[in-house]
Amino acid sequence: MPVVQTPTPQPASPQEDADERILKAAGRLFREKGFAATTVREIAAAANMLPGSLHYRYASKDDVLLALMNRAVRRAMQAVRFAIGEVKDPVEKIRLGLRAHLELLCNGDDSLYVLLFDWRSLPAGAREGVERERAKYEAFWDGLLYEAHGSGKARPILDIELVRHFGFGAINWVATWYRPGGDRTPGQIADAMFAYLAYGLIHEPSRPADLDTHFAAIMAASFKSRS
Amino acid sequence: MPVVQTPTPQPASPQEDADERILKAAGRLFREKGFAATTVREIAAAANMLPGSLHYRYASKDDVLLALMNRAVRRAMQAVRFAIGEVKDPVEKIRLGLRAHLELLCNGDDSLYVLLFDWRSLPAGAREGVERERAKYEAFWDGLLYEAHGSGKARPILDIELVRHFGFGAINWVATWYRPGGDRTPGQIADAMFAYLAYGLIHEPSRPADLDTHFAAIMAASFKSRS
DNA sequence: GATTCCTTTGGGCGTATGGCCAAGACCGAT
DNA sequence: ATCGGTCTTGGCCATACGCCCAAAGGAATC
Repeated sequence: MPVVQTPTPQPASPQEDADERILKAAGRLFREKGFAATTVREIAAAANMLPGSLHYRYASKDDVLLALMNRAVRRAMQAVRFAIGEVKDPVEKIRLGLRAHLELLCNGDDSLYVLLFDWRSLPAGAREGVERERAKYEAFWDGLLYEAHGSGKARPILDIELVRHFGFGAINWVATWYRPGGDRTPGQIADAMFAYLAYGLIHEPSRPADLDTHFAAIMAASFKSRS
Repeated sequence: MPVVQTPTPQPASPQEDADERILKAAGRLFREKGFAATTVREIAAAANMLPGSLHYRYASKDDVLLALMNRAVRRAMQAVRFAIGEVKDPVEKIRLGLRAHLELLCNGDDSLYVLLFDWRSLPAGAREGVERERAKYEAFWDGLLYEAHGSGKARPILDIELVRHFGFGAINWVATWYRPGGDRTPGQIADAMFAYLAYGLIHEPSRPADLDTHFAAIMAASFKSRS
């Protein structure tokens, strides 16, 4: 089972380095304490600069949040696309996509968490733009689900939007209880969730006894090789 | 299919009325804008009193949040217990419990939402007490799942804690996309989620063809009679 | 009608916040 | 060496926040 990795960590120019430090610090603080409870002075200090320097790059605290959220959507889309790669099996695509999404959420930077859990802090004016990008990501997932559904392996009765909502819910919620030192890696958690949900969705009338075999195989493989 | 309702709306004494107004207003505002972005002046105004009066009942803003969260756990536990009532079938218990939880989250007061999504705002000192009560609620659910698992209808390989996490995730996440005027009621959504997840969990080797029948029956019944 | 206790009032205090800016440092290009 | 633009500095300002309180109000009891 291949390890999912993030694509192309690009080198940092000096100014991108400062921007990067700001977003990284802001992401960590927003995730820990929430947007409103974090001060620009804290962000600046964590990014090793003075408040004025931060203001030079981002005119307002809202702009930092906006940039962070836009980056989150971009990275999520990138990570999932990269993880799927050239895989053809539509069901396997979903499993790999889930892993990538969850690994980004748990081990990647904090922007995705902030996007998901600090949504209310985004000022009404800026919401529209992020919403549009986020909708693209969701549409991308709907495409994966639609493809899997069309492959004939899924239940005939399927509300794809509802399935996506449930799937996102289960997987995003992991961020609220996952602790890095635990005995399950994000990859294992994602596989387990896939197995639980999939074998409620997948319909194989011709070989009913195999259901448990498939299920057990995914679980066993995932829990044997850590990652 | 019986409509799930909230138990015993108790009458209000004059002072309880003031407390109630505060918590109700605070719940709405915390849910809309988050704890940190809400001012005590706003809460007081929404509760039709002056800031000083609010301070008389709750010494600090944190205390309001604490009271709100404790109430949320209490109400959730109460609602689920009441919904289950005297039902014996362990699987049906779970379906009814899910409905009750989701209806409280979507149609009830906002305290449950705040408990779930403003967790970070709770000051470290107060966290322990709420955590303990919340753990009881989770343990209660684990009991339901354990019972259902022990009934022999579930897959032999089952990590109950993981299943609870996934279930809570899917159901709690509904609060982020549900809109009251939509074409699905919370009850329907809960039933759909139950059906999707259950028929990945339930193992009935003796009658594989019935799987879809059961699944379709739940979905059809839920979507026919609104609520 | 007087006393007591609970509740509300309206305002005020100290503080920390988000945003801003004039002056200077840095650095590659000329 | 000098210039021009980019970036940083350290401090400032108006605001709005959480919290507090002395005094007044109101209701029930004796």
